[in-house]
Amino acid sequence: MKVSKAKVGENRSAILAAAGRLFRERGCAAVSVSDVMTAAGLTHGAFYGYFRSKEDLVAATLAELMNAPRPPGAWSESRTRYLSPAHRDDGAGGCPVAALAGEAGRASLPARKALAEGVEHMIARQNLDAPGENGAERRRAAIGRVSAMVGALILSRAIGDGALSEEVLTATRDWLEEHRDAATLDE
Amino acid sequence: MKVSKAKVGENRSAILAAAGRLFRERGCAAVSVSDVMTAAGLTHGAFYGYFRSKEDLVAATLAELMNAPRPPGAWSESRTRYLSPAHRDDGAGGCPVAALAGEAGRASLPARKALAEGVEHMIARQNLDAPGENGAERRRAAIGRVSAMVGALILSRAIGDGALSEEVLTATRDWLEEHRDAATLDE
DNA sequence: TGTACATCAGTGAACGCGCGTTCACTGATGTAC
DNA sequence: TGTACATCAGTGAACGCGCGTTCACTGATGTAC
Repeated sequence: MKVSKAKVGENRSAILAAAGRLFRERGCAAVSVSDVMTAAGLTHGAFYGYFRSKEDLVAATLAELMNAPRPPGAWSESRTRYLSPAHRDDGAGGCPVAALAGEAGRASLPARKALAEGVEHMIARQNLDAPGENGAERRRAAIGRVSAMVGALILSRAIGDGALSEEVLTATRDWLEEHRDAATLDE
Repeated sequence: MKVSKAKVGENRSAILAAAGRLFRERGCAAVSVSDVMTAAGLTHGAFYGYFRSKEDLVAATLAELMNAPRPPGAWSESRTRYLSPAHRDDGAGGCPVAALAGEAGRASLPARKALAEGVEHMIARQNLDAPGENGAERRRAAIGRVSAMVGALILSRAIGDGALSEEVLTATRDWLEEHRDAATLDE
């Protein structure tokens, strides 16, 4: 049964939104085309009217996630939120870079390009209050921060919910803030 | 055809070694039981004489990898080696924590326990030359370092081989060494 | 030490299953008059 | 504005495939005498 053109647009958005959540929650490889289409309120057969293949959907979903607006409130508060148990436990709605970097190395070139774009966005954001006397130093600090934030989130998720999982988050957050203060005082 | 007890021991080691390389290179989910057994020089049917299930193999392989001796030479050189393009391009022989943390969150409890043990080993090692005036401060710095190292390696692998991939490695390395020097001078 | 036989590690065919993908069909949409 | 029909998004059965796992069988091992 044919549907209206407006509905087609809604369906495409629903597919991408469902894929965005499921891929982040379980990983792209562990989510089937049927899983995504069912979550979007359709049947699997309709999938190939929207995307050429599952690989194509992965790349499109990554691009969509990386261009999505990030929650406001930069700097220290954003890092505290990023390194919180709540973010650790919300894979489906959390940072797509941390959720998908682990398997992106085995993904298609467009998917990797999209993830690289997401990393650049994170670096640009951490650059806003990065310490350093010039642009190169601040960018270096921003990259170090992003590495530590993504690494801590991935490690805390991998470990589970023991004491070490929370310690990785809080220690990394405190360590990052210590460095910010020290650098700020130097100026 | 039955084989000698000595050969059984060798075969078990060969299976774990093959799984250790393949799992790190492609991820546990993307490697089949047949892949592992073929790489170990056996046929897939023999697998269930050694392990109860693939999940069991994953947990045993993680435990084996995390207890394997790490290359010597601690401190600064070890971080430079860790954050090198050579290590980035050697997933099969590289750090098992960075290679498997991404999918460990979806793995069995024993597999996660093994990975947590590997993280503790990394923290203990980074503690050897960590800055700080007391044990708590040094442990915090060690955790921050481990987060940054693991995060940078995962990100550089995810991005591929563009300029950003190398920059993430070198910037994170320089940033970590800057902090070590600053703290050392303070003492 | 030599022989007879029970043990059991390894083989390869087979299973049920879910995957990504295709396709004939359906029926609401939206256009032409 | 109302009717007739071509278009095409969605459905659900079906495909070939590789997965994890099982099992009857094979034949070298290692024990009992």
